[in-house]
Parts: sequence; C-alpha cells; structure tokens
Amino acid sequence: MSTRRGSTEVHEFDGMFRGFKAHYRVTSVIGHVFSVDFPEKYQNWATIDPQDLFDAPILKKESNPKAHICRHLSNEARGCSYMVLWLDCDREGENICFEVIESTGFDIKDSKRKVYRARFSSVTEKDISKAMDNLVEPNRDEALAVDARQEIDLKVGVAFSRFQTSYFQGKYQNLDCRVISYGPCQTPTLGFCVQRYMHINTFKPEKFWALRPYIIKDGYELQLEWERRRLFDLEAATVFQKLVVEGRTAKVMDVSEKQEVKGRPAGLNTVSLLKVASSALGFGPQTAMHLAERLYTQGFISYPRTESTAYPSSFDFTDTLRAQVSNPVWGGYVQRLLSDSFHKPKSGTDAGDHPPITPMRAATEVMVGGDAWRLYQYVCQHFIGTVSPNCKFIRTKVELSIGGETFHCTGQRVTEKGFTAIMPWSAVDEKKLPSFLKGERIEVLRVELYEGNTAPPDYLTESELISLMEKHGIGTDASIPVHINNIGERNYVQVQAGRKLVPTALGITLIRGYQCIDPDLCLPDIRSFIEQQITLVAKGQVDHSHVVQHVIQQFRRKFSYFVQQIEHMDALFEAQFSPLADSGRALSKCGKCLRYMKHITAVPPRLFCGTCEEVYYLPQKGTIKLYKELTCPLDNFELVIYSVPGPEGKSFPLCPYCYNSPPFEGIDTLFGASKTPNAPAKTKTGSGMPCSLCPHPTCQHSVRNQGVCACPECEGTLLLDPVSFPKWKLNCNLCSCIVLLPEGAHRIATTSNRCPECDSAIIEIDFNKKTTPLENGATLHQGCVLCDELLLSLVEVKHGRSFVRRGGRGRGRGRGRGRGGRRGSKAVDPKMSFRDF
DNA sequence: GCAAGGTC
Repeated sequence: MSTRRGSTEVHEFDGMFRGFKAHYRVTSVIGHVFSVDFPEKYQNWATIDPQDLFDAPILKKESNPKAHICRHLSNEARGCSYMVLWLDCDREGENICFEVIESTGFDIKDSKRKVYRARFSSVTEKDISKAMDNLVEPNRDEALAVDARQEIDLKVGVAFSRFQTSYFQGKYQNLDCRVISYGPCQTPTLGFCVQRYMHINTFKPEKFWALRPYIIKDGYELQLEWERRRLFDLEAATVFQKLVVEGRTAKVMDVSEKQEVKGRPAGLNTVSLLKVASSALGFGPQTAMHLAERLYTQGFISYPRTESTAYPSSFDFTDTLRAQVSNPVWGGYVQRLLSDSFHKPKSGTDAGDHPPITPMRAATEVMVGGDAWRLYQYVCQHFIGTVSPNCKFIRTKVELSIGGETFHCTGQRVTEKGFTAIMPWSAVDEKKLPSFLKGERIEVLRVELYEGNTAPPDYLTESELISLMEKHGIGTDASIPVHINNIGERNYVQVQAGRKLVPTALGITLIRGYQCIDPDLCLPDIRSFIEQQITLVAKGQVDHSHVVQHVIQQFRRKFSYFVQQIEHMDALFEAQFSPLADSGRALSKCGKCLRYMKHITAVPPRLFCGTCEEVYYLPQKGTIKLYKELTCPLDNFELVIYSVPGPEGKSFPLCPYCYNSPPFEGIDTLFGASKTPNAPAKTKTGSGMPCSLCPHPTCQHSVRNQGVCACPECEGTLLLDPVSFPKWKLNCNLCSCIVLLPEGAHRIATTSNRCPECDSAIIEIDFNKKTTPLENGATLHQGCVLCDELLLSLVEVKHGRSFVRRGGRGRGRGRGRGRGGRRGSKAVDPKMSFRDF
C-alpha cells in the first residue's frame, strides 16, 4: 500500500473487486462534509423577523471550508469506476454517504459508474471481508431523514433563539448571557435540571417514626429492622412501641440463606463511560470525551463514541487481555484469567455502530498523563470486569417477632469476588451476622422510637442527567456532552461540588416561562416528536418534504403563540432582572430622537435608547468612549470609539446604528476578505460593522476615506488611529499589525490626495516645534507613508511577522476597489512593500 | 450572537 497526503490521507493498493483485478484508492472525510445554514440575507438580526426564518430557504455549506474536503473527494474520484462507501452504519453515516456522492459527482442511478455501500459494525478483517462480499445500495430515505432533522433543528432553534435573545436583552441588563438560546435538545436538558430544582424547592418534609429494637447476640449488639419500615402517624407508632416493649423478648421465626449473584458489567459504551467519569472520577462529560479522544488517537483505547455494549462475535478477547498482562496492578489478575480461560461476557446490546470501548495497548501514567491515566485505568478495569466471573454472595435473613410485630436483620458473605476483585468500588459489603436458631428467644435490650424527616432529593448530578437524556433520546453519544456544556456556558446552570447541576436565576426563569406559555417547549417529548416524524422518512413511509412542512408548520404555530404570549414569561423576568433603563450611563446620542442613549456594560455590551426602546449592540471586548461628538452622516447617530484591550490597544470609530445595520444590502459579501484564512476573527470587533470596515463611498469615516494604505501582513487596510495622539499610529482593520508614526506630532491627518506612485493616501503631519525633523524649524509636512523618504525613515512596523512583498492590490483603500488604480500596468510594485521598514 | 449533528 502507498499513502500520500491530501485534505485527508489517500491509500492506494492493487487487489480484487467482485472477481476482477482492481486498483483501490481509499480516503476519508472528517464528519459531515456539509452543514445547513440560512442565506446571507437572513443573517442580519436587526432586519429579519425570526418568524420569517420558518419559510426561509436553506443552504448547504461546506462544514470546514478550509479543509477543502469537497474538492478533495472530487479530485480523488476522478478516474474511478466504482465507489464503495464505508461510513458509520447509522442515519448520520448514511447522510454523509450522500454528501460524499454529491462531492464526487457519482450518480447512484448510473449503471456504469456504480456506488456501493458497505454495512459493517466493527473494523476487523472478518467484518470488513463480510461487508465487501455483501455490498448494498446507500439508503436515500435514511439520509433524507437527517436532512429533515437538520432543517427542523436549524429553523426552530434559530427562530426561537433570536426572538428571545432580542426581546429579553432589549429589556434587561443583568441577564449575564450573550445569547439566550433555545434548542430541542439543550432546552429539555435544562428542563431536567430545573425540574429537580423545583422538586427540591416545593418539597415539604414530613415527620415519620420507626421502631428500632436492639438485641445482644454472641456479644454483638444488633439493631433490628421493622417490617413496617416507618409510620407517618405518631400515635400509631407509639401504640406499636408499647406492644413491642411489652413483648420483652424476640422469637426467631425464620432463618434463611440465599445464594445471590451480582452480575459483571456488559461492554462499556460512551454513556456509561461519561457517567462514571462524572460520578467517580470527577471529570465533566466534555473533559471526559476529550481525554477519551486523545487516548483513542494515541492508540490506547478503541473508538470512544459508541452506543453498543455487546462485543462483536469476532472480538479477540485473548489479544486484548494479553496487552494488560504487564500492568503492575492487575497484570497478575489478567494472567490468571488467561490461564483459567476467561468468561464469556454478557450479551449486551448491539446498536450496530461500533464495538464497546476497550483498551487497545498497554499504557503507563507517564505515557498519557494523570487525568487520561485515570480514565484509561477505568476502561481497562471495566473491560477486564466484563470477562471476569460474576460476584457471588450469600445473604442471610433472620426474621424475628416481638410483641406480635415482625422485625428482621440481614447478613452478607461474599463467596466469590468475581469481577469486583478488579472493580473494587462495586464490591458487595460484607455484613457479619451471628448464627440464630429457629424458635430461639432473645431478650430485647431496648426499643427506640426513631423520629425522622423525609428529605428532598439533592440537585441533579451530571450522571443522573446523562441517564435522563439517554432515556428520553435527547442527543447522541457524541452530542450529550455538548448540550450539557451549552447549558453551563450560557449561564443556565452551574456545576457545584460533586458535579451537581444547580440552575441559575436565568435558567429557572426560562423554564418557568416555557411552562406557563407552552410546556411542550421544554419537555423531552419535543425531541421524541421530531425523531418519530423523521423516522417516517427514514422508513420511506412519508415523503421528506411532507414531514418537514408538517413539523415546521407545527413549530411556526408554537412560535407565533410564544411571541404573542411572551408577556407572561416577561413577568417572570421582570421579577428577577433589572430593566435597562435603570442602569448604565448616558454615553452618546440616538440619531432618531437625539436623546442620550445609555451604555450597558454588562454582557452583552449594548447602547439602549429609552425613548425609542431600541438596543444597539457593541463589540464584546474592549472599551467604548464618545468620539468627539462626531456624528454619522448617514443616520445622525453619535459615533463612539472602540478600543481593543491590551497594552498596544488599537482604536476604531463605530456608529452604533451602522454597526448593527450596515448601510448596504449584501454588505457581508463585500467582506469576502473577512472570511479568508488570513483575516478572520482577528478583528475582535464582534460581528458588527465598525467604520473601519465600512466601504461607504461618501461617509468620511468609512475605510474608503480613512484608509491610508494596504496592510503589509494581510488583506486588510491600515487606518489612522484618530485618538492615538501623542503616540500616533496606523492600525490594520483586520489583523494585529500596527505601524508607529512619528511620536509627539501635534496633528496627523489623512488628506484627500493620493500618492501618484502607489495610490496610498497622502498624510499631513504637523510636527512638534522642538522635535521636528524638517529643515529651518518647519513643522508641516505632507507625504506618502510608503514613498516619502522622510516619512519612511520615521515609521516602524509592529507585529509584522514577515515583510512580504505585496502587489497588485491597487491603493489599499477599500481593498483595491478604488477608482483608477494602477493594477495591471504594474502588477508588482516594490513601493507597496513594507520591506524597507 | 442562533440548532444539532458529525469529527481531530
């Protein structure tokens, strides 16, 4: 086999296919190739009514455009006569099959260039050969069911999330949450936590009483258990107490011994691993998955995402056990298992996905590190437990009668430790009991009337939550940790000691809100409903688009009812959170009513106009100040200055209105550059549009009119930092590049003139009289920062990793969209380079 | 800034 690199590796070899010689080419994807989203036009929160999202078209976009998986598949498929799809054998896997088919340009109807699907549930030679000999066709219906789920989840989730975020963030300042999300998995997950919280809060303790007689037998003092356990009536309990006290002696009515069995575990699946990781090892589900993934990629354990607890018939237990013989703790135990012939594991369930999680090769703490080591140890112990004998013990029960009431005591004696030898935490407690003879009479030492209170349950533990999610079909093995993480990240719950999930005021208020408007919204049935509907598609019983239409229609109605009734939920918020009007300091003037808006610094930062009852979001990080009372010529809003935090903080002006509603249709496509690999996310300005990114042709604050020249590091433009006096500088609007200008100058400004050489903006500098570099004490100088020798000698590039030569970009202003320009005639202009800096 | 699903 030969292997070469690509987006993913490609392996090639010669072999046989269906009785003919064939050259094989094997490559892979990395999860879904595509994911769904709304078209650009629907991305603007300020202009799109969430209700319209239900009717919006949806697009499939490449999940990871940088990986170029689609192009890779298309390239590798060229020249192939057959394609065999070996994806996970579940619905999502079937859906990915069709994503691959689409990417490669194969056609399932083409009888010459055939597409096959391999069905297998483990990657062993036997299973692979069997699947290769029994190729089937990919199942379109199963794939369509996933398409349906994707569209439903997207539309429902995004519509509700946008509506409730805008509504509540537009009214309250201390929600402490960037987004108030809704989802058919995350919301019921939160619902479970809040349900437990309410159970605790509404719990009314009740007094109960129990009789506890004590006897002495063979020198041991023993407390006997009452057959009635406990009574909630003191009077009745006192009557029984009197009877028992008067009984004075206990008569042994029966002594029985029973052989009991505690069964060894079945194979380990993801959900069990996550539960143990949380309850016994103290790792949250997300951490546990990361550790498990690392152990998997390093070859120490098998694939960690599986539902199955049944081992495949081809599983090699001997090999897996042998790898553990060298372990200092359980090596000897494993050796004995191997020589005494290990036990056949419990049958478990086969979900048809992957085998249970098992150790693959021996590890040491030094090899994998502390946390991963603890998880690895558990995987090993669990695996060895599954092929160990059951635990056997004898339970002795002694029944006694005192004054006509029945009591008992029990003892336990382990006869065979079995798997509990390797999993000591599940050991059966030994309880010694003296021997009793039937008919024997024993004096009663004393009779206690125990008074107790019923107690509420504790907060839901992560482990209990995982069980509930699994039981109700909320999420999958891969997504359960994500949902649990989400409700924490959004500040709906907090993880307390013992990995207990305590809902926050926000979490509680949200669930109580759904409960009073439409309880369906936070019940687990909402997921079951979607699952059950798309199963109809998977089975080919109902058309995909019918199901989507039907389900979307249901949710559209739920949504409009929710919007209509939101005041009921709002009443709960009102009681819990502070209105925007009560907080924040007046900062800048609204362009509509010309009154001051308040600056809300709580997450998410916003400006709030109390008169217009409008909210204008601001960048997440950094500080906001008024910008010289300048106003935006397009909408009259007073501009603010946004400063990126850090010692070399950059500042950019932004208009609160334009930032939220860019002044052009299709503005986002103009920002193609912000989505290229060089530029993304580095702007740290959030998703809005500051003036430094605005290409408006006439506004004097736009990058078209404030840009000086092209950034030497990226596709961005350098702009004069208007508040950087006396340490004047140019900031790139996309990356971290900064160019320091002559320090201490009185004034530096851009002019409307352009450099005839490189088309950069000519800047004007008014030097300080004492430090002017100009002859005869002159202070005023105009020039191009790139071409003027004096200026060039006075500037310095910061954060420029490489001074690459840039060319063919025109003037840098407006990203080369400027008028005229010299591109073409002089494609590579050395003057555009910052090399000389 | 939004869902849930896949994956390193």
